[in-house]
Amino acid sequence: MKKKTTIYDIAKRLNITAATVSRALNGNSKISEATRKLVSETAKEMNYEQNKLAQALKSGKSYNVGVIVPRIDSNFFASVIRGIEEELYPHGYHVIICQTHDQKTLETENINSLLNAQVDGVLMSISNAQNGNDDSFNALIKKNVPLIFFDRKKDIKGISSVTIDDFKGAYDATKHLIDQGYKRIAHLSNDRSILIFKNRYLGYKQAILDSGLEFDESLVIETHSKVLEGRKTMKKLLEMKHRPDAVFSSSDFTALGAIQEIKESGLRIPEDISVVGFSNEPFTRFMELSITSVDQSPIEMGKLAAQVFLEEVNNDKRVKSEKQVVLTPELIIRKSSLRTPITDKV
Amino acid sequence: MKKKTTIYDIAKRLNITAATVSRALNGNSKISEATRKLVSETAKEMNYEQNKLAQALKSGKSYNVGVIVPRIDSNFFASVIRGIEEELYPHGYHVIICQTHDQKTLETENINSLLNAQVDGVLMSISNAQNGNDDSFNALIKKNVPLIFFDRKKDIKGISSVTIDDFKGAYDATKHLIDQGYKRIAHLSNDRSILIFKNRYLGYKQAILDSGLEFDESLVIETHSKVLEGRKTMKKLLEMKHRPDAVFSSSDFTALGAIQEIKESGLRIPEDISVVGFSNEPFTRFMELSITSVDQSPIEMGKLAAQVFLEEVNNDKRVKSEKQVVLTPELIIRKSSLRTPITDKV
DNA sequence: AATTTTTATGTAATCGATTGCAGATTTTAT
DNA sequence: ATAAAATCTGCAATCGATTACATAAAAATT
Repeated sequence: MKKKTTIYDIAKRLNITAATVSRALNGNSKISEATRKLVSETAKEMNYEQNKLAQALKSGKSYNVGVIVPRIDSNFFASVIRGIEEELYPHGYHVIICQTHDQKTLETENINSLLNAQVDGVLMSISNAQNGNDDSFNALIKKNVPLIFFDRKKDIKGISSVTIDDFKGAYDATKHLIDQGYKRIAHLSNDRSILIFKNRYLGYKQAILDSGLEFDESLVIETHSKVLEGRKTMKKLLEMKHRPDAVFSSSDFTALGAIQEIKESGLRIPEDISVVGFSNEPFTRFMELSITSVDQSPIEMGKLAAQVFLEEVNNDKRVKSEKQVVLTPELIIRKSSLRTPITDKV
Repeated sequence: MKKKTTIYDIAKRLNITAATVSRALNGNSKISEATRKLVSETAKEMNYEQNKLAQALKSGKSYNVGVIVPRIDSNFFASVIRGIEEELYPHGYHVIICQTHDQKTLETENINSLLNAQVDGVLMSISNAQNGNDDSFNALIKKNVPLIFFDRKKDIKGISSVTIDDFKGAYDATKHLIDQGYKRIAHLSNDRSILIFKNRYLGYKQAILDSGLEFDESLVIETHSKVLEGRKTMKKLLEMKHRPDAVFSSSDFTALGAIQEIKESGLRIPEDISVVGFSNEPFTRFMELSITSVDQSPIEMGKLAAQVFLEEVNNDKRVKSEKQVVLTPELIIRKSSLRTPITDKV
């Protein structure tokens, strides 16, 4: 491996000091235009490249940020990450992506690894199954490493977050079903200790109450965001004495499972039962029977989270303020819930 | 931010030198059992954590590796990355993920950024649209930064790779279609300057030639791995005077598009036309009409790529050997290509 | 012309951990 | 008891870049 040229090499060549080279290269202090030019030309000539590690050690900044998500193979998270990258790259930051696979232990491990890797901040969406133990978050907070939640947040004093208005998303989706004439609307929920799922549940409930329909708690089932879980849960619902005629799912994946189960049972969608999902995953659009879903503008969410991070990291750490950004979701109506057939825009 | 404790702090407390502390902590040289114990206890007590940046500077290793993929929101790449992570984490490495979105410029930028971030190696799947310009790869090679290709590789002397036998995957898939009695099998190809697509094409062609069927080049169309592209291309095929009765697609996404187009045209799958994809993306299994596809064991691929990296990075750089690992693909037969209906295992 | 101000550069410490060499201490051998 | 060997620990340089402070040189001021 050819040795890299350092500022000392440049200094020696020009018979000046490394300090001067450093200053010239950073354009900072008062360096004569002549030497500045000379240095930068020589630097280019010698193929100089700044050693980020040395700089990181000196400045205490690694220019790495950690991003922790439950998983990356969902379009939603992949898109949020993309948004984060787009916003952070121009500022010289790199993104280290970690997956929790919804396991608290992995989440904790990830945080420790990132801390260990000297990241300048952590942007994350918490995993399910929070056991009330906030030790790992506290580790971040204690070290004063900026922490920003996106989508799946935890209410911690002083911690900023970027989320969507899940209540409204759920409310709109449910309202849409009611407007279509459905009367017995079930809800495939998820771990409601996670705020987003709690809010989706509350939005759903409120829409039903507001419409004058009867709210039936037995139509709410908690499950996991997996296709097969959706099937299983739907099966239970179909076996009820008085089965639902519509389903609002807090996840597109469970919605998909529900649809499979419904079709298998011989019922028609949306004539007999209607289904609405959440997240607007690409497959909801591509299915032959396209699925109505709630869009969460993930790229935007990522960008905003990144912006909040940049603000915090560049803050003169006088006042530490907490920022809560809330995006507005958009209901995308497709075949799976539309009784009056219209030309479906794919 | 509370200042972190360093080995100097520990040294001061114990009235010894930082050197001793360092050695004691690293368990390495000859340090008396007594001090070793004392040091590690004090370290724990003082909440000592090694500063990775300093270590990185000293050792010249960052313990970061870059992973470059066209995109992360496909199950295939996400899974490869997961395999890489699983293999690398236990060795203290972190993974920096970059996406090229199949743009050569982004690919080059990513490589430079990673180089700049002092990564210890780069594992990558090249983007489409290679313009024959290998400058960015050469930059890596010149700096002696280990480079390992997975899946989409480029033949460069001395560079290791982990791929699957795309020829065989395509051959098996096509053979399966022939065995099912299809006679006019089209192929949705992709940029054939990329080896995997070239090999899939060749496997397809060979299977047809071996079977004695006529090989018709007009049934091969080059497109992009996107659902909508699949639709467009399928449309063209269906408009042919003598339309195909089966399609082997080099991508699950184009296969999906093709299926949509076929259904819209009123033809039945697999009775009238059959479709086979490539990659075994989860949706191929979840579709109501499940799609036959070729599994590439992505997690395994990721692990192997990581292992090759570890070997190279730990190599005493005497002999630089090139390693070509080739995995065997597996054809997963589902409804979209099975004329004799059987119970489909979902 | 002498003094002050400005400008440009050098000196040396610093970030935190590692390591070759040397010196000190203990153990073993003669 | 003395020399030789083995064991442990300290000294100081090193990785590469940054920066407060000092100083030299040039420009401006009186």
